[in-house]
Amino acid sequence: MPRARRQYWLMKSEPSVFGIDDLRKKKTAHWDGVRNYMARNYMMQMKRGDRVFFYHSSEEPVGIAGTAVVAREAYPDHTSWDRKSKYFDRRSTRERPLWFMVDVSFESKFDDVVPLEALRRQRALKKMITLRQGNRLSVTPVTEAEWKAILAMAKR
DNA sequence: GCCAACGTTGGC
DNA sequence: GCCAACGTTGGC
Repeated sequence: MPRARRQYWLMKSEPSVFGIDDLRKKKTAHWDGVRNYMARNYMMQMKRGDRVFFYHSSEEPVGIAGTAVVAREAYPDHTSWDRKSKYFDRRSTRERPLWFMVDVSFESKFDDVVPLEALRRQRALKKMITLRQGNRLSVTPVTEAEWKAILAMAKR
């Protein structure tokens, strides 16, 4: 079956917890701890080979730090049934998992983080989901046009 | 550290 | 099924 058209995404993480440098070191990592239904549903749409912007939240400089590639499509997030994990959720079981994660592989780190404020100034990104007021979703789709516009802003 | 904006929970 | 209260996210 022919591959669906490539999709693009943005995933947020606090760099002090897990940042682009951590991903570069590990090469591939599972993206655990997503506990929001909309974000989960987006992850479940991800296909191997989809491209991902790695966004650093909460700490300066806030913005897009690099890119990653989806390496493994959605599978159960085991932290949801680990009682010791802060992501434990007793509604999720091995038989009926509630939460899912994907694996992503490091692709690139930008020379400088493309800052949020620069993203906001870009006309081409006016409609970008993650820039909408009050948006807190940690996983959002990105259009091809947005993907290209941001890559053009990044020094690599 | 503050707080606006949001998603979720739970009482009714 | 409504909606107030609560907890969390994340920019500042």
